Amino acid sequence: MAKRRRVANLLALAVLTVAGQRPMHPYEMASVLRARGKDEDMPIKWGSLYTVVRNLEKHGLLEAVESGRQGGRPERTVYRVTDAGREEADDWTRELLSTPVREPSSFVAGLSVMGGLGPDEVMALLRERLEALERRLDAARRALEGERAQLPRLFLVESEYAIAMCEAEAGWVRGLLAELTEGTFPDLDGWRAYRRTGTVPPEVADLAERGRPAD
Amino acid sequence: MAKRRRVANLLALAVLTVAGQRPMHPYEMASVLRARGKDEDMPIKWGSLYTVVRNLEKHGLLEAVESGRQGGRPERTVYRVTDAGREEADDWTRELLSTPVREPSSFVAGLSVMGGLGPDEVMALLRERLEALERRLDAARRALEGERAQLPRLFLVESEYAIAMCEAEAGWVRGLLAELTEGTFPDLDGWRAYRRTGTVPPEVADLAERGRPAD
DNA sequence: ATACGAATGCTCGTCTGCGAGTATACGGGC
DNA sequence: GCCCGTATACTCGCAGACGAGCATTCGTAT
Repeated sequence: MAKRRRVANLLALAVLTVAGQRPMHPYEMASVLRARGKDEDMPIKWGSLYTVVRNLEKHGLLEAVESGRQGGRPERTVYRVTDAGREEADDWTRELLSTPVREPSSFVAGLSVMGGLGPDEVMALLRERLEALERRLDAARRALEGERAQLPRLFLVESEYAIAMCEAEAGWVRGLLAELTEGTFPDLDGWRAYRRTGTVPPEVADLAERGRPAD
Repeated sequence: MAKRRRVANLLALAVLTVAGQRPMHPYEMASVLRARGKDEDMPIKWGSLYTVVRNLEKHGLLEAVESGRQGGRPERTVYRVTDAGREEADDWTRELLSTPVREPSSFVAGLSVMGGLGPDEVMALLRERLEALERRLDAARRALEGERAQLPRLFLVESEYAIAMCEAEAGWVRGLLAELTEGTFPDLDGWRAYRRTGTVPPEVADLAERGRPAD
C-alpha cells in the first residue's frame, strides 16, 4: 500500500498479462488484447501503448528480447516479462480484486447536478437512458449465450458481472422513474420553482454542512 | 454529439454548477463543493481547479467579474457563469443522464485478469472485498438516514443510487463466492493446473476470436 | 501486371492533469 | 505580545495520455 504503482495505466496490467503467456512485440499485444475483448474490460487507449511499454521496460518489468526485422516491415522489438513484472501483475490483480474503490460513474455526476434541470426534463432523459440500457442488456445477454458454448466459464465472468450491474442500474432507474411519474417523489413543485427562479430555500442553503462519514 | 466538450474535466461541470448560484472565486467554489460532498460524486482533483477555471474562462463559459484583494490576502478573482456556460452545463447534464457509457471499473479489470491467480487465492480476495463492501454499505446507509432528516430528497438521490449499486455488487460477489466454495464453478482443477503450468489448453487459445457485438 | 484500399506498425506533439510546494493571515493559548 | 497551528489561496513543473498522422506492405480485383 506504500508506493503507488510505477506504471499506473491499466493498459500496463493488460500488457503484463498478455506478454506473460509468451514474448511479444507491442503490436501483437494490441492484437491479442483486442481479439480477446480486453479493451472492453479496461479503459484502453491504443495511443498509449508504446509509451506504456517503454515505461514498463524502464522500470524493469518488461525486457527486450530480440529486435530485428522480418520481411520489409519496420523493426520490431519483442518483449518478455521479467520476474519483477510477473510479481507486479499478480500484486496488482490482488489489489483490484480485494479492494473496492470509489469510482463515481458519470451517471452519479449527472444525478448530482440534475437539480439544475426540471423534473419533467429529467423524466424524459431517464426514460431515454432506460431504453438504451435495455438495448445494451439485450445485446450483452445474447452475446454471452453465444460465447458460453465456446469458452470456459472463467473467461466469461467479467461479462456476467457487467450484465448484473447493468440490470441493477436499469432496475434502479425504473424505480426512480416510477416515483417521478406517479408524483410520489417529494416536492416536485418546489423543484420546478427552483428551476425557474434559481432560488434555493434558505434552510436548504445550509446543506453546506452535510456530514460525511469517514471511509 | 459532434464536437467533444471544450473542457472535458468533470470538475468543470461542478464549477459551472456551483458558480451558477452566485459569482465566486475559485477557492470558494472548492469550499462549497467540498462542503456539499460533490467531491464524492465526481473524480475531483483540487490540483486541477485553477487550470480548469482558466480553461473555462478561455472558452467563454466563465468570466471574471471583479479582481481585488481584501485584507492582506492574495489577490482573488471572482468569476461569473456566462450564458454559454449555463447552456454548456445543462447540455452536459442532459448527456450524463440520458446516455449510459461503458466505464469499466477496476473490479472488472481485476476479474478479467484473475485467471493468473489460482482459484483459492481468488476466493480469499473476494471474501476480503465482500467484507469491505459490507462495511462501506453499512456506513453509507447510516449516513443516508442521518441526512434524510436534514435535506430534501433531491439531494440524496446520488447516495441512494450509490448504495443500490454497492448492494448489487455485494450480491454478485456473494454469488460467485458461493459457486467457488461449493465447487459448482466449472473446472476448478483446470484453473489450478493453468496457474501452476501457465499452459492453456490449445482449443482455449483460440479464444482469440471471441466475437463481439456492435454497440 | 498494376493500381488501390486495407491492414500493419509505429512516432510525434500537444495538451492537461495533478501532486507537491509556497506564502500569507488569522486565531487562540500561554 | 509572541508563537504556532491551521486555514486560505494559489503556483509550478513534470509526466503522461492519446489523437492524429505517416510510412510500408499485402491482398485482390481488374
